[in-house]
Amino acid sequence: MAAADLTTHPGHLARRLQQAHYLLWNAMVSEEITSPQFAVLNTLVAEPGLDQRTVGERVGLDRSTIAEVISRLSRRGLLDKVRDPQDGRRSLLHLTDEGARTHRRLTVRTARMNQVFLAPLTADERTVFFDLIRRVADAAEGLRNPEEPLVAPH
Amino acid sequence: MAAADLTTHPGHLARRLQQAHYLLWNAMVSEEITSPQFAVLNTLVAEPGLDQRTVGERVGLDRSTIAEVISRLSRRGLLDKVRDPQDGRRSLLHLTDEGARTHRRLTVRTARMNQVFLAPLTADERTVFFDLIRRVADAAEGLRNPEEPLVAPH
DNA sequence: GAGTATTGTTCAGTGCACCGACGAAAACGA
DNA sequence: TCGTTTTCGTCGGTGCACTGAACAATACTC
Repeated sequence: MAAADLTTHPGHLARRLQQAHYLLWNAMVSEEITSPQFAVLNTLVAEPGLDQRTVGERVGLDRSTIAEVISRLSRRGLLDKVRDPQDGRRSLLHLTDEGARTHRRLTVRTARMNQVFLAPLTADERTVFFDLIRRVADAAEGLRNPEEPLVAPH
Repeated sequence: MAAADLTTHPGHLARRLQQAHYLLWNAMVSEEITSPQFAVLNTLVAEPGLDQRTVGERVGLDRSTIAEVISRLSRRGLLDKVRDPQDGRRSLLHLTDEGARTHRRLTVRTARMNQVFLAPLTADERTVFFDLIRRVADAAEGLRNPEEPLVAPH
């Protein structure tokens, strides 16, 4: 039986891409704050007071994962978590001063890292790169979260 | 402080892409065998008897991770692990019949899944997609594994 | 208003992915 | 040949990511 060529398997390429990014992040941005953690801080800068589930939706993490990420950020004093008095199910999230400061600091470094990461591509190619990845990811996410169920409910 | 636009952050896109793939894999290929596990099986079909470290290198996993993946595959009887009598440091790996059978079965499903995953792209776009991702990933891996050290040794 | 469904969070379990440190085996060098 | 260095595998620790189940609070419906 012939072995498959993994270099034409998008899943394998996606994993390698993500790992390469992980290494570069550690080297150039921060060893304390991870990329998903930064995504959470970034979301709360844009929309303070969001509940936990919505933050997870914004950054593309499921409920279990976002809970862990937030718990770590909260333990380190980068954000505050308060029960919504209007709806006792929700936890509302706000950055602390320290969290906002950290976000500011990392924003600069993140931009620098992205330059290095994308250095192999021309400006035009970067546009295409974003577009293609986004289209594939959006389509696959749509398969699992059908606005219109694939089979009409009976 | 303005929040960054994560849709132009390659790391964030890479993570989303990988997660989308993970979900599709579970739905269309297997809930037992993961994509990295398949990559290991695939490598051993092509090159039986490789040692553990080299397999990790082929599929892009570090020593700790490949050890865990192989331990799981071995526990499930999909591969055999034997100390190299020539070199007592190495573990040599071979697929079992069951492992080869599993690989054959999944190869078909994997191809089908890739079709669905890449459905949003035209044939030309798929070529570009592979090329761009590969170039970025290769370059970033090169940064950490410098053939020529970035700073000449003293 | 009481019973049922939905929603937000948490918990337990599995698996990937890294780092740094350790021990054993082999290769190298004086 | 005997020490030093390199290499392979393992172990412990941290963090991301999913599923499925449990629980509490709210919303819906009769």
